[in-house]
Amino acid sequence: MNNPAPTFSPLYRQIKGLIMQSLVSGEWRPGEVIPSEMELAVRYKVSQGTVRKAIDELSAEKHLLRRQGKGTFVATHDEARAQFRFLRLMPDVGEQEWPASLLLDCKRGRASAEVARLLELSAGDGVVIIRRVLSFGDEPTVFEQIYLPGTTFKNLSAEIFNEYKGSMYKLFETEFGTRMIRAEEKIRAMAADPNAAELLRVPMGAPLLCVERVAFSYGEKPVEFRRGFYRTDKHFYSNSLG
Amino acid sequence: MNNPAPTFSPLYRQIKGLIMQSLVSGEWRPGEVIPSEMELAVRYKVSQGTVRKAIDELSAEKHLLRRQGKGTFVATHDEARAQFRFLRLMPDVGEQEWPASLLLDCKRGRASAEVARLLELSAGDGVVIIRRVLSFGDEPTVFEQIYLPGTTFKNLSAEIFNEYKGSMYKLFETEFGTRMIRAEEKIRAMAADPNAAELLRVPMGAPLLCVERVAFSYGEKPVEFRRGFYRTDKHFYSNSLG
DNA sequence: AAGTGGTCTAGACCACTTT
DNA sequence: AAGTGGTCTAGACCACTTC
Repeated sequence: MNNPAPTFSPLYRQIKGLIMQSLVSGEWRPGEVIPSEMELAVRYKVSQGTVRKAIDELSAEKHLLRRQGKGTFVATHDEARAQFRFLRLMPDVGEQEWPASLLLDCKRGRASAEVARLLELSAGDGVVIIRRVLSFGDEPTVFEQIYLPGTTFKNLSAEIFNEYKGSMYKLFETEFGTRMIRAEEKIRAMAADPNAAELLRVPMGAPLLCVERVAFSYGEKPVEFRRGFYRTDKHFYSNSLG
Repeated sequence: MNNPAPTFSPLYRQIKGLIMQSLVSGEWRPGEVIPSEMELAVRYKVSQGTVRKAIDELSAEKHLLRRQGKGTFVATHDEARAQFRFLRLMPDVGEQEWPASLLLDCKRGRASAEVARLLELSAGDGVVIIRRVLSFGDEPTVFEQIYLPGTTFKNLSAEIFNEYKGSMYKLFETEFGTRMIRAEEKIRAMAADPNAAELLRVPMGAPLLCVERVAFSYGEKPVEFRRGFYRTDKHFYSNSLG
């Protein structure tokens, strides 16, 4: 019950680690129910309250989702609230909406020094490069270039991409078993280059928001780098400081 | 002990509310210790575990700060980690540093329709308008204009401002009893106007980050609106999506 | 009715800080 | 040694969902 921890940390954190392992290993997959608190208490030989505290933290970190009376579920990018967790662009007027995506191309290439560093690869390793434009209504608003590790996304192709309906991270989750957990963004103001200007239908040199994002999966593993250029004449990037 | 709630919410949330009240009323001021869990349990006639859960939430929301062996303290803008909670500008290379502030002016005026709406005032109500430039080393990097409700910040003057060393929100907290809790930001890319261009030493039309912030105190009360223009040639706005 | 998570209690012991 | 928060347990009952 109260055996001295191998790593010196409270029991509920060790349980949290064990549950996390089962998430990473895929024993319980996104959207599925995990065993009840009582079952887990028996399995790990601790009290229900200790399992509870472990699940409390995992649920606060959005790895799990509790539903009273039904059970505890593995988080998914399905849920409505997850949809907009990684899309922070809001219209100046009106409700937030999901943009239409126009795929420009999806090809294989080699990682530049910068991309290799950000994705923790070696320079020259294979990567998938996606370029697309996101539009709200008729307005092209975001142009972005996405870099993915070639090994993880072996079979990704323009076809898969175009056939899939739903968010990109949902596709990564269901088709490639890679779940995005969190992301870091660097935001700058930049002048539109000829390419971005044409795609976004703005004059060359027009100010655009440049958003660079590195997304991480379990264990702080970087699995995506994207650089996007946002028009901000009818939208803004929304952020909460808490 | 288990009396049916007047408002239907769990006991620990009611306790949380009572503690919150004492924070807002100033019974316990920023930086001070609050009574121990046992004392609060007696005071509210509940078990220590219930008080604990209330404090857990308040501590997660950064209203309180627990220190094992010492007690539970009211959060302050003092702590090092609080310093950078509202300043998201990071240098491209090197460590994050605190900028020097140059006050341009600090005068009284009337709220425009926009400012009145954001601060929940009536158009024409008195406001304090502060303009300043923040610099890293020799580089002017941020130009911002800050609007504060005149009634709350009655005696704020350029003198007070210049004499105070420390963060602006710390000044608001200690001198005006107004503690910032959270803020909402809208971020856009904009071309520098002549005024900003001169102050930030960039060409007119250069792309700048425009950051509009409304900051809230207890009870979702808006107490500050600021519009800042950031140079992002040597810095970037850092954000975590979680 | 049975099973799930949610709340509440009471008591024990641990770890850290101060006296 | 005494006081604080931190962990763990065991048991009771509530609220929601499903059968």
